[in-house]
Amino acid sequence: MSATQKENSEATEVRARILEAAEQLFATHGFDTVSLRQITTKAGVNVAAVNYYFGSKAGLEVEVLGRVVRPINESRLQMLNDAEKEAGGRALEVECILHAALMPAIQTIKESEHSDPVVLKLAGRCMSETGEEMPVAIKKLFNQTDHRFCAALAKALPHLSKAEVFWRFHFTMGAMLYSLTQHETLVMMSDGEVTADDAGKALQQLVAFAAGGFCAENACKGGGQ
Amino acid sequence: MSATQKENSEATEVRARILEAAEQLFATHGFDTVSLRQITTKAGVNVAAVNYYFGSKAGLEVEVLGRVVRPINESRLQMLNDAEKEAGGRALEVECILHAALMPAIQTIKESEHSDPVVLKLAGRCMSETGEEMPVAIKKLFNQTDHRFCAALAKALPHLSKAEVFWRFHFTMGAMLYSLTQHETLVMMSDGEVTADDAGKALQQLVAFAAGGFCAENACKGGGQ
DNA sequence: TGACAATTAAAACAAGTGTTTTAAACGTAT
DNA sequence: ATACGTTTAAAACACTTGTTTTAATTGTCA
Repeated sequence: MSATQKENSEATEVRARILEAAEQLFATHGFDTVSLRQITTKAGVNVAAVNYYFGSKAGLEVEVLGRVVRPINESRLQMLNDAEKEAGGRALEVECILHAALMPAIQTIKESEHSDPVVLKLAGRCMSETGEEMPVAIKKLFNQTDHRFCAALAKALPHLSKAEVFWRFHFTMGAMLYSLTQHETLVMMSDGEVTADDAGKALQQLVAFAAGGFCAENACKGGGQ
Repeated sequence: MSATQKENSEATEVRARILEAAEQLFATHGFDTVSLRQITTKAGVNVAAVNYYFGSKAGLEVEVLGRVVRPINESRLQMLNDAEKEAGGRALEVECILHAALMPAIQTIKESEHSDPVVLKLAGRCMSETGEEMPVAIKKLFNQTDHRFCAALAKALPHLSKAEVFWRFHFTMGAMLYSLTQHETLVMMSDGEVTADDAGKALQQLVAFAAGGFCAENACKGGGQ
């Protein structure tokens, strides 16, 4: 009604509104597909505001991406550090490491359940995008985190070669990202055995699956030829 | 040189050239990113030829997608059928089922090794695209195949609930697609432990990992809370 | 050779892209 | 109230997108 004046108590500032709208649109439709007009229309601001606050569309993408990914990775590292501190010098249990690696991302979905289940799809999409269009800053953020987890896993599973640890951690990340971004595919495939609101169960299911995969014998056995 | 006339013995027809160029570009850069001009320039044909032969860009996408995905899924189903026929009525080994599910896709990469390792990225990307832009025809193609494999796995692992089988198969698909599309990420992450030409080892690594995951105990145990 | 269909080529189409420019409105401190 | 820097708004920017139109070319059969 009183649109002539802006109340700065309730009405979020333009910058924040752009970030929120962009986050939701990017998550559901991808970076390239969403246009600045879609974002600014949803946010109720002018098109030029994006370039004013973020320099370019790419700048907005990096900001949106970082806002979602950074706290998740920080949380993952902290959980791992805490567990290692508590264990003294001893190797951690595999399931404990995997829990730290997987929980923060999946938990974020559960927390944003009341709103759209949209937030985390972004983080998933962030790693499934093609190499060139992924900001380098974000990629390195994942890279150093991955190294820490692989080191912990190699310590817990000394009979595995380093290459095998990397392989299996890579598989685990793939399973996680796929279950984050493609949950509807699972719901549709399972014909009611898995429902849409079962996303919260993904964590325990995934930890159990990945732990089994890591504790399997060396790869030479099964494959033949 | 003698570009005035076309030799129809060596020079592939326009339609085929478009398909080939589109396949490579789609695989490396994604569907939305690649423009018709890029495709037709690479193919050395006129822009209008795409709409002439395929009706629209979407029509071209479906054709390219089907050409890659269909033979792979046929091969997967045939391997599963052959194995079940050989086993009579008995349940198959888990590793055998997984081998049938994973081999055709990964093998396609090895076969196209002399050319670009590009072909199969398409199939991977095909399932990691967002729901709405994925052709329904292709999705159903995967869906019925998935059902067959989940049924075989449920028979081999009767102590698992149906939901658990779906979950774990979903994880396996995620691991496969991620290793198909993001092999460079693994190479970079592993710092030389896994090299770029190790893509062929993915099959045995993946079968071993997924088999371990499927044979793990029920999910209730590990997750806590 | 002449006629008819299939194919290719060039050009224009309307619509949408990210970005920039220009000017107006705003809040704040002098 | 005046002036100043910040923020918003509208319009135009040059460019690319997928698609269509129109015309020229090709191949084939009568």
